[in-house]
Amino acid sequence: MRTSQFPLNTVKETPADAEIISHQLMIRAGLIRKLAAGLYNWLPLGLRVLRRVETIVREEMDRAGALEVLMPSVQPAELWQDSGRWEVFGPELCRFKDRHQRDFCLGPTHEEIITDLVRNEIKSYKQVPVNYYQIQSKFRDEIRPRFGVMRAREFLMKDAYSFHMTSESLNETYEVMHATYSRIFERLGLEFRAVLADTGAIGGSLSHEFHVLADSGEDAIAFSDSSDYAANVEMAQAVALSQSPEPLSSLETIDTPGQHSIEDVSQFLKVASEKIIKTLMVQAEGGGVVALLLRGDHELNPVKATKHPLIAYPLQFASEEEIREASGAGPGSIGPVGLKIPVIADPSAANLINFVCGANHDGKHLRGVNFGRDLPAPETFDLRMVIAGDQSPDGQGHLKIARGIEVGHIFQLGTKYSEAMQATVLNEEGRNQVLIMGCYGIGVSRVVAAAIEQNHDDKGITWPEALAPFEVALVPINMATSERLEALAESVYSQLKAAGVDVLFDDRKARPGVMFADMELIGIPHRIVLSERLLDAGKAEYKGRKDSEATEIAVETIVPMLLERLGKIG
RNA sequence: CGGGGUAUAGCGCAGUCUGGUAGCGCGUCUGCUUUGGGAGCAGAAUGUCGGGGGUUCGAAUCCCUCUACCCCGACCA
Repeated sequence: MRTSQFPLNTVKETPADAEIISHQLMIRAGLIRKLAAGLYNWLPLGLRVLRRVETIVREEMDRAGALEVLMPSVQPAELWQDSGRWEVFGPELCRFKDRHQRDFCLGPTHEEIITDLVRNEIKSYKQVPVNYYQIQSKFRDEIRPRFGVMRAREFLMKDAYSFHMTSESLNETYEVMHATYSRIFERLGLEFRAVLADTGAIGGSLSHEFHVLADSGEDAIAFSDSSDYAANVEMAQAVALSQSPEPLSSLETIDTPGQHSIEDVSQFLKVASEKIIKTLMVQAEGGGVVALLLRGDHELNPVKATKHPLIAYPLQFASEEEIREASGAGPGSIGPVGLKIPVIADPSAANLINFVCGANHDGKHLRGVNFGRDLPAPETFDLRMVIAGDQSPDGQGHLKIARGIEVGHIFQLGTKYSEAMQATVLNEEGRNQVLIMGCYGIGVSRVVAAAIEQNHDDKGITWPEALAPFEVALVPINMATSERLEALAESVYSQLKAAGVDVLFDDRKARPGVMFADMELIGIPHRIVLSERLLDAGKAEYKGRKDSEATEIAVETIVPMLLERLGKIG
């Protein structure tokens, strides 16, 4: 491709509304343009990258035995009513009526459609397991789209749905998808982690998320420094910390006027926050409040907490009045001693000896408190966020916390949709049996943004080779004034093309600085510079996008050198 | 949906307080010069000042109203 025929649409200035680096660079490099909030046009350069992701995803899905289908974006309400999600799904589901006043929606996901397709097409156990996938636009009317295509309203997703007679068969396909996703992100050249995940609103039993590691990621993930344990922090199991034994001291009440936060109390009493118990009151399931105990240096994990049957979902903190009613004191002075409401303790808090807590009396705390002596031993339940340095739940090593961008998610769905929509087949006994489902998503357009978050420098994008819109930038300097330079550039260009190399030939009459800046901004991995000066010595110049220095190479070696670097020899 | 903010040329912004009829930088176009890191000189094009209504001799500027967009909170690939 020649730049004279492939306008680059690069911009120098950073757009005012782009917050994160990938969004800024996608606009500046001319990959996308905004149409409206959360809606983007993909320019030719951006589409080349998007297609590369798609191609790898498609190749690996095909290799894994999945079958590609294509389902519509516009979906009839009846199917959503069938599954029950027409009522359950919030305003994120974009609904509308057609000219006959029939209800439709724009598909945010395709469980209903695929389940309908399968219940009509698959009649016998002999036809399963099957795994159907598509690469298709989804629409979710996000409350607040942001970060460019990272959280767009319309986005490209690869979604797959598998159907099984047995949970063993589902497990098998789930493992294959897990491995396939790992291959996909490896081939894309991204640093990623597969983590245990919460199944959330989609439902089901087992679930993993695939995260591209990047500091700007919206999710926090915990992983062991010496095993392959990894989980979303929402899910990561906290190992109970024990306290080294010490003789029990006596219980005393101390005046702590105006000391409310853990930090205040810790400084005021000169006691480490690890030896203070933090008491939180939250709404109980079915009314009333429950007290939750955490060590002072630990934080409540709402996702874990609401799994306890006594705790209302979604988590809601008690009001100040409710706290006073239950304890007789304000929020900064409450503690578990003498409470008449249910008390649930995080195991690390339950292990404390001689701890400090609020006295249920404004302006007073208790010191030297011990479970079993001063109050009954509480029920324990994993309530806290893991923190860096915690022991890994598998017993191997310690946890590290990193930020990640969720680019893939796989679920074992079970029979949630197949049951509701009666997707059954005849089994070997000739009886109807409800199919068991799995589903597997990759945010194809989000992968592009995530890749940039992980691969950029101060000059622009530094694509992994698998994603780059072009493999090689061919940059002749002042070609218009030199016939022999033009002849060389044309010859190198046609040789590379003939060898199947995706080369962008910068044949603009631009100054060198402009060409360099553009090629670096759009992130082409390999650059060849040709100039009169170099040509006098029979040389050209090579620079990898991530190299700090350029190297001179003999003109005759340009093509073979590139073919070798690109792995296209032989 | 709640809270905060913005809307002026393709992009980034000033001008609004104090009303007098539109400006800067970048980009774009033309010509000449220049050519190894986003060039120089000369010239040119481009605006329903987000929409509607009002006040006024006169509105980007003041008032009312609508809309769009951005940022902060709960979801998700």
